[in-house]
Amino acid sequence: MAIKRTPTLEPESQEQAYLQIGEVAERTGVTQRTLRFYEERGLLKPPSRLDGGFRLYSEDDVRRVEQIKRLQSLLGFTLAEIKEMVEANEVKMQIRATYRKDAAVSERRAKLLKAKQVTEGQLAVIKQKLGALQEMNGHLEEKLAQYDSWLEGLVEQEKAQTV
Amino acid sequence: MAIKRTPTLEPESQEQAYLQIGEVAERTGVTQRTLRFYEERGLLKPPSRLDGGFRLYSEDDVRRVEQIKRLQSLLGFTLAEIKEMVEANEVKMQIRATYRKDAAVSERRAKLLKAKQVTEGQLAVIKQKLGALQEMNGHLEEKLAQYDSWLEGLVEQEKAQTV
DNA sequence: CTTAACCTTGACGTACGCGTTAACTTACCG
DNA sequence: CGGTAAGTTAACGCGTACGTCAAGGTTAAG
Repeated sequence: MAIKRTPTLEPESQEQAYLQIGEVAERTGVTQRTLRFYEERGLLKPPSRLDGGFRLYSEDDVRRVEQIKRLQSLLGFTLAEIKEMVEANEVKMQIRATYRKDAAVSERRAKLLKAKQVTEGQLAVIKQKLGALQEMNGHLEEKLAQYDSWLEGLVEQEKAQTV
Repeated sequence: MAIKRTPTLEPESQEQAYLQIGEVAERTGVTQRTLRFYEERGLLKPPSRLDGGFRLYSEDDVRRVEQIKRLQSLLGFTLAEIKEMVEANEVKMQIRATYRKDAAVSERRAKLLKAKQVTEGQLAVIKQKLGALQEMNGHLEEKLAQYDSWLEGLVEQEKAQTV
């Protein structure tokens, strides 16, 4: 009986620890199906593959998956919206990589401007949600205070009854 | 040709302006289908009806629908979660109404405790989301600053090129 | 009484975000 | 070399949150 297959490859050179889909699924808490689905939808770039076809993910990919989960479950963004966001992030990376390359300056400026606009849009959405959440927070805390005072009142009544 | 039917009923006594489903849909921005769907799922209490069967909504119902929309689109809650919330709210109203009634004190306390627990759960969720949002807000503002500084850098390069 | 605007209850359709087999290949251990 | 754990694609299924007819009843105006 095979004990367990080695999840990390590259025995001696530890430049990058590549992970297979099962490991990524376990570490991120999503299923393998979800990872393949995200790839289909363009949320994850097609990962490198082992000769046999097995997917090999990087730590960056893991971080990306975690970000996707946060955006989705905590903030309620759709996968389409999240895709736009990660694409904007890609642009940023691209720019950072080719920043010193002597390409057309106007083109790089255009890309930067677009990335900036996308970010501004995201920021606007975030700020809106923040406002709504803070308002709700206030309301709920008021409610809690109400409940507590009512509960105290009931305790008083109970005392009066038993006496 | 009929011009338009009167949307509000009760010609002289203006105690409450009841609205038909079309009016509510228009004012809240949701479809009639959605309103009936919310009723089916228990998010809206079955409204009163006209003799013919037409639904008659109150202003309170309108406010509820708007709250549902906020919770859903801004915060990403599911209808099931929202249902719990509005039910907790119902309990609150109920308690407020029967507060002075000499019913079983222990029963009222149990209800209050349950409502309080639900509210605490909601608060926890809200605070988690608030934290995540604030973090994202910070990151995005950093990004924007980055973009701006990069753009300035590009302007410098452009000057150097043209000179 | 007619008619247009408005409403009713089904009932089927749809987009999203995956879950769940099925049928097969690949990788490692002994 | 064989067995088994892990991976692959393909395809159908499912719950949520409605959209979209279809077929008809109700209401108010003329």
